[in-house]
Amino acid sequence: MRLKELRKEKGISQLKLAMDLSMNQNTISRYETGSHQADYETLIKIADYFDVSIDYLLGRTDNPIMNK
Amino acid sequence: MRLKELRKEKGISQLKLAMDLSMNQNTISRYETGSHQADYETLIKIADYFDVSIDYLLGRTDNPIMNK
DNA sequence: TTAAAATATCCCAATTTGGTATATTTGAAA
DNA sequence: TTTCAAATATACCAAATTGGGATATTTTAA
Repeated sequence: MRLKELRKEKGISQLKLAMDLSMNQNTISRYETGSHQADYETLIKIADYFDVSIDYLLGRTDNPIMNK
Repeated sequence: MRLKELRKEKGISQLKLAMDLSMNQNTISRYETGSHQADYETLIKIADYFDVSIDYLLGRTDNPIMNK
């Protein structure tokens, strides 16, 4: 997850992000450290929040040709 | 997950897909019915297999403007 | 119809998750 | 450079989720 990177770009704390997404700060931390994985719903919430694709969020950038 | 749809388009069974991805047929079934969620690694394996974005796979198509 | 193929579900142990609380780290002001 | 508050990470743990084997159910083609 490129979460930490995105969050830093936006210049916000884990706590602010957590509040904006109605989650806990430690949950954000866990996603950033990679110890836990967000479920799909949360994944989409995060992607929406940062206006990025889930592929980008998950670090799947090396895919030049994609059907859909 | 648009898994069932993609699989049907390709005209293969759950069992074949499962074998190709080194998984169990019932696991595929569960993803298709939505009772279980694939972890990120599996998600990427599936997207790679069908050559689609994860956003598409997860049904996130209504996103006209995306940064990344 | 019936038999095989395909798909879904039951049971259940193991893994994963997220909350609370707390520890650790970071950074900025004094 | 210390100090203190903000920021981040983690330990503990109960609850939820996961996936495997086995089996039930549904679909399909002959």
